[in-house]
Amino acid sequence: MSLYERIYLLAEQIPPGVVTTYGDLARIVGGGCDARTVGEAMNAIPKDRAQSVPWQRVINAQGGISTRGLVQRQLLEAEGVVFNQRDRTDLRRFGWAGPSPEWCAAHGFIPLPPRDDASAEQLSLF
DNA sequence: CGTATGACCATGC
DNA sequence: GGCATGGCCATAC
Repeated sequence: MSLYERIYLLAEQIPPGVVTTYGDLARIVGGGCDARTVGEAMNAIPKDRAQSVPWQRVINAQGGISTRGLVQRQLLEAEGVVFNQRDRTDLRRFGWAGPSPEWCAAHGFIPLPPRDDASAEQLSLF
């Protein structure tokens, strides 16, 4: 299984109405995978996976959209994700906690460390 | 194999 | 908060 396929398998676990970041997916994949690589993978989703990979739920660490145009934002808003006046979403509210530890263990992924209140407090976007 | 490229990110003004 | 840098790493040529 190629690296990109692992990234797609992981991205398919993101439920509707939440978002995650390139960097978080990279950390869950592990093995030196980094945020740019996840971005590359999202840019290269094969046709047969286009319907199963929720690429729109992957955004940057600032809570913003990295793609051009309005498509991604509109898809997210249709799922209930709210953006503020500076085109950012609150990752504390809409950020995905990652797959369950059981799922990670079953597929060889690394669970995302829980975000503590201290690190989550720095952004009061709303 | 070296080089360039990019849906990125942490850091330091 | 914005902006510039350097680092990161898989692909494509």
